[in-house]
Amino acid sequence: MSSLRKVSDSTVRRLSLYLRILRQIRARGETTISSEQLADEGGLTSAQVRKDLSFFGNFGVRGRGYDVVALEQAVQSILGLDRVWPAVVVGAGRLGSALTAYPDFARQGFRILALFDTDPAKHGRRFGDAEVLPLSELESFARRERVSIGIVATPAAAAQDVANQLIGAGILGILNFAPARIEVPPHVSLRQVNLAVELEGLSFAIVGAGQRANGGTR
Amino acid sequence: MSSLRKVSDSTVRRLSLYLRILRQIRARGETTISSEQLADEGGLTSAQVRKDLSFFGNFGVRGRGYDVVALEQAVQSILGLDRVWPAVVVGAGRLGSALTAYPDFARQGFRILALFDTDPAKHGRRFGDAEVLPLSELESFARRERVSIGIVATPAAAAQDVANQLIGAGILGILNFAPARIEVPPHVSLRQVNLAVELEGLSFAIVGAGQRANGGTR
DNA sequence: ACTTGTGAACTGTTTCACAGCA
DNA sequence: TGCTGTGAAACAGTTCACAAGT
Repeated sequence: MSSLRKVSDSTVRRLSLYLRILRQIRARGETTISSEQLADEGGLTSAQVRKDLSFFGNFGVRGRGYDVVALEQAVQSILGLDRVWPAVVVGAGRLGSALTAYPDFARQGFRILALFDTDPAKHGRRFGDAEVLPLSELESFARRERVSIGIVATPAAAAQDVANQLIGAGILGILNFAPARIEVPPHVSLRQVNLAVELEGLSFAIVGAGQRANGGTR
Repeated sequence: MSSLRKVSDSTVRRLSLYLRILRQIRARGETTISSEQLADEGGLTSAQVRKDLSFFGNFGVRGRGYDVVALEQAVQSILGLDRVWPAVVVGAGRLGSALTAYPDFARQGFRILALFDTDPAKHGRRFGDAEVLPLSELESFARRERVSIGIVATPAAAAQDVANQLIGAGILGILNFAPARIEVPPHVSLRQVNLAVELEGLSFAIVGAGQRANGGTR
């Protein structure tokens, strides 16, 4: 079964991609798919697909390919999406409320139970099923509701403090959108997302592409 | 000067990180920083920092370190952040409007001129300086205003079509938040951001951490 | 005949360790 | 002496190519 050989971050990201593709394929009514087709849909190579999947088991049949439904199930389970993840969003600004309503989250079993914010003007507002509560209630709420995942969408200055409260409440993982590095103990999983980094990467690529087009050095 | 040796994506992402750290350091009034300090602040190694910077020039002084202001300037320029980037957001849903108002974007010179949406109920709404316009005006607006960057925050099904319109209008780069792969010609830079992938990566990490804690197979 | 699963080769990235310079 | 810049070594990730299974 699922061995714990270290799996690279890139492999995990591609698993998410495979899952999305498999769902589309299934919606089209296809029952079988080859690594070649899966690769084409995702803009990868077939060897990459086979290698990624082989970390977790032998899902294919030689000469035939992969069963779409079975592989979808398997990937879903590998990613831990075969369960409900109780989550909270901290920071009920534009980003926090957008994330709360992000349809793909609910679809994957991430259930956002509440938002938290310091601003009293926001308390009581609802986004979907979730209500905005005072930040002071974060820790007791998270503990009581056995929240597994905290999504941090606060200003940078508040991020570490919020993370500490989440950790104190026994959270298992944090998805941090605040543009600040936060420290967590080893038993807590952390993922940083920085939207500015993405845009800056794009700007770098554009500048580089311009230089290439004009005949830059090399 | 800036040679065009291929620089890895990870290096570019770290440059964004260095820039953020340098600004903090400058705000604290420090004038000089070593690769060691920079590494500590960013959770990296000093060799990594030096290697990254050495792709672009010799910014440091042996025995002394880097001048904070000069290095900040240099990194800013490498990333193409020493100019204004006219941008548009397509899709005026929660995510699109959150991105429009995202303070770090404006701070880096990304100027969002307008949003576009098919929904007539949204036309005329304003987010900051930007107004929501009909999607049908996207191409002419982008061409007329010489828009460089398009931020796509539409449903997956609309993403490629929107991208084509942006490309037709002479855009240079696309930041795609729609959970769909889009194709662009080689002269257009593309960056995909998929928020579900990030959460799924977190869920994978939590499941893996749990197995480790219970003594799963090595 | 077809397509997986996987060692081996290759390519890219990070870390090491030290020469060179202020 | 202190710290950068950088080849060389180590490590990680990807691609190749083919044996094995249906």
